Amino acid sequence: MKSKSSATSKDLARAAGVSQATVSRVFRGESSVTADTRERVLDAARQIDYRPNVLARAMRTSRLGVIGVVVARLSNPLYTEILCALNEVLADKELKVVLWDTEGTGETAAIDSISQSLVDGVIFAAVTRSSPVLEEAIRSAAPLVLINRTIDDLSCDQVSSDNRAGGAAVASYLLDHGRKRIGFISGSLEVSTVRDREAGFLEELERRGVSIESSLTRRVAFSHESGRTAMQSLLDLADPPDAVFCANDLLALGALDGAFEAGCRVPEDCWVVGFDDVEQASWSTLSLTTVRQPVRKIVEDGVALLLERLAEPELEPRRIVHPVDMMIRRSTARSRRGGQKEGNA
Amino acid sequence: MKSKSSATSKDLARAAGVSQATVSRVFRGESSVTADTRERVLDAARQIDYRPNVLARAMRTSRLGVIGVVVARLSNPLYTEILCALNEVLADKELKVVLWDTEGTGETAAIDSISQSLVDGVIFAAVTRSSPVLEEAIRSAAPLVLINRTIDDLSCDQVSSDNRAGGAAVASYLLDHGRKRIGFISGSLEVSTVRDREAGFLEELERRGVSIESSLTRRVAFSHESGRTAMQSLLDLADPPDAVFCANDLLALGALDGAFEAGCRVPEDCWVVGFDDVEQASWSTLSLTTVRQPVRKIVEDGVALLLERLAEPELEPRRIVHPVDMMIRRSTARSRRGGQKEGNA
DNA sequence: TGACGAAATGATTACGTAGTCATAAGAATC
DNA sequence: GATTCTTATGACTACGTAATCATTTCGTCA
Repeated sequence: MKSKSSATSKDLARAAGVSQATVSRVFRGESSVTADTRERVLDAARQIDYRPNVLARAMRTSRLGVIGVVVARLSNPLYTEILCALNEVLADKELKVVLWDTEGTGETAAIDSISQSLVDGVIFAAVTRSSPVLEEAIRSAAPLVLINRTIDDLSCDQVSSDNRAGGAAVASYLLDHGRKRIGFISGSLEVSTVRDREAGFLEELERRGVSIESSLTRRVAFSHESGRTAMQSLLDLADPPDAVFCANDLLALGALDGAFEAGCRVPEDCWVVGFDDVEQASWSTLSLTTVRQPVRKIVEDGVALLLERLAEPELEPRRIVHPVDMMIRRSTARSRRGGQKEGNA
Repeated sequence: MKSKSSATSKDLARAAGVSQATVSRVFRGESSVTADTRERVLDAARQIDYRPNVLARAMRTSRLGVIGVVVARLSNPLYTEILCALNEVLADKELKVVLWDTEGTGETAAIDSISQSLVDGVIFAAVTRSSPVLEEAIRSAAPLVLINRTIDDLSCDQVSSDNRAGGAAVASYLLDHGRKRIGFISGSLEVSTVRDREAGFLEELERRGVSIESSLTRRVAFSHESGRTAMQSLLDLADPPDAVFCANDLLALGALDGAFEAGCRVPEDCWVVGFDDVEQASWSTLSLTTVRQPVRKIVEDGVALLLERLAEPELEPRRIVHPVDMMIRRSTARSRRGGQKEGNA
């Protein structure tokens, strides 16, 4: 049964026999306080259960201890994993996380919240294009970091994987294993990851003298369902593909469903490759060959960059690109029922 | 190129030729302002790009426009879906969402944030037990709502599904279809949903004169991996089960993996039933029979209760229980390759 | 021993808003 | 036309902290 309204720094000052200023100094960890008085203040604080009022502090300092995160729809498990990693990374940093998605007006809401000091900074995991909102935010020195998706001509901290190399790796893997008719299920070109993966994939094919038929290409929205129907439409062709590369795992897992429903066996009749290595891809019932992104590292770097920028706003923008790894699984291996096989390439 | 520090109500007052108090009145939507002056203030506000400072407002009103959510690990897709629904429901209410998980010290952090007025209220989607923290929070009239998991002897708003009836429905479904040796993969009894599902399941079995062998029961942590290994240990038995009920879909999807790796065909050799109807359960490659919870409705009700309580703190605590639906899919149907069958029972 | 400088502390103000109280202007009553 | 009542508005203060400036204390050196 504590007091209804919590104690203020003034109360504590009275209780400890010091001034409010000193109380403030103690709780900001300023050095110019005697060990003796510091002790006295902290003792008294414990007694009357004082804790600094976060809102009042935020009004003075514009730091609320909250970090905003903008993701796409959470139905893409990649964003769940990003969020999960973010929670872990921020756990012992006394930072809270507010969440927006790009469905509504996540970007704008995030920028607004920065200018209102409702969040100390924002991590964008799913920017779509160089929007005016973002550019203005950058100009006003708002602390924000782009992870996963990037924007080339935007001058701010960005962390991503080497999507281009990943796309190229998939292309050579498929060609190395004798795939002839390669299909491609991709997403909106507004999205940088799609552009990069696609560019790397097509470049590598071209380099090796292979071109992809436009009839084997589908450009769809990011969802399990659209991956499913795109796959079915590819399999409906008179001359269907013997391998399909999907721009991410969400689409690829949908494609597995589409193949299954069409009676097409994976990998015997057609190979399927995804990108991201979300958790479900490793489930042995699905066992999807895919390109692994080091999500945890990306998030760690993103947070680190953001915190550095909060401490030092004038830093030069930095870019970090992480290498990726192919995870070979059953969706591209010679059939071996119930078997399990994983490895890097 | 806006001004670096945004305009204050005082600036606006000067610009509009009124007092700061009047500006405040306009932006709080108070009625005692002439249409004329209101117009003048709003016009001037548009000109100098004034917007109320949320932090300063929060310091006076203790309302920051933020709602906290406590979930379990996001690796359980149910919580992803809850979060997703929550985002949609709150989208046009000008409310932000901060996120905690129960891994760290989510509960405590959430309560702290309430007492600091950092959040207006909290929705607990994954309370574990009647913790002292919660009880004290309730006593101090903190606005909070329990959804999904509940606590019987805690006097606060709670929204859940009829987990007991769901468990019973699974039991009679399995018995009705001639299952003889029924296995059971369950979770911690600290969790109300587990307790209720288990109680309903066992009661119905008992009512029909069937008892479950303790050798066919596993109590494990909530993860795909533990579902997988639990399933394998059941299938390793000399006399393995012909059906396994899992306390949630996360475990059940893991069990599918375990069966697959053990060379056990589902449903030919063994049926598998889950609970929650997460999105993956409906993927045709997995096609898991399960009990559907009306997640969207639960979230809607939870938000509604919370908002009502914010407006009217002295309301009597209310409880809402939603009915559930069985979704019959391939994991319990007579084999029919590539087929699809869904329906209610 | 007196003066000087560094370190520690106190007094005071600012942050931007909401809400209280006082006052001015207008309408209504007689 | 004077009085009362209502409505609209302004002046002022509180919220709890951070930060600036002023003051005290104490050790040190000449």
